[in-house]
Amino acid sequence: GSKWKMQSQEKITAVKPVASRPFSSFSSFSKLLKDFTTTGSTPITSPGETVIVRRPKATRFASPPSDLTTGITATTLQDGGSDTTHEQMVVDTEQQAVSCDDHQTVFHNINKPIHSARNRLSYDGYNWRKYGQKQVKGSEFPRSYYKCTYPTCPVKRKVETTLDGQIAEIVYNGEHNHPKPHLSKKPVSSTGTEVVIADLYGSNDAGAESRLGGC
DNA sequence: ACTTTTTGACCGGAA
DNA sequence: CTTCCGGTCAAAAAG
Repeated sequence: GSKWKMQSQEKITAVKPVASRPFSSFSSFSKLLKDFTTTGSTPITSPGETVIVRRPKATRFASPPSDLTTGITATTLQDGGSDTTHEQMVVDTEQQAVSCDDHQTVFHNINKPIHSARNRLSYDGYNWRKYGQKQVKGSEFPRSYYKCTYPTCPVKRKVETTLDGQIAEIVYNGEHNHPKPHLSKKPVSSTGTEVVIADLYGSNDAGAESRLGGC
């Protein structure tokens, strides 16, 4: 794990309870179930200590192995579509970038590249790490939160995707202070001669977002 | 052994 | 004050 908590000053959370779970030895749910049937013993033993667990951290049960994989959940889609008359706000098919003054860039209806990288969602040259997912009231689609994995890079982005994987909306926040990482695995290395590329990008500082008269 | 994803709890601002 | 809600944290799981 990394320590991305730099932006937020250490607060006072000197002690995050984060108590380890008493029974953290089972590897999977199925195994536990099997073990339970065979042995039937009760490994759960209360230590008796007065450890207050504020974050119980619900156990992540393994999802159903092979269930509704091809069923596609059927009824989840809206049936009548009569209620919730909020306008669909369908802009043109082309992607629209709306940049506002606050280092935010919003993309609507991004077309997913045909040859998807599969590894990272909507690959744009940077590496992103997902750190959250919520469901906002406005839309029924879940919103995912990503952060740039480059050290000290404050850029984050929010992505809303439909059930089909189509990207409904992307919101970038901040700007990268580092060049795009190279896609290749090991081009680096060579003896001596260190090539510093950062200078080329560091000189702009105020040139990246000065124009964009819109908004 | 490592990095990334998953996911409920936690936080803070707004109502 | 409480409640609501969007954003973030971090343990566990997954790759």
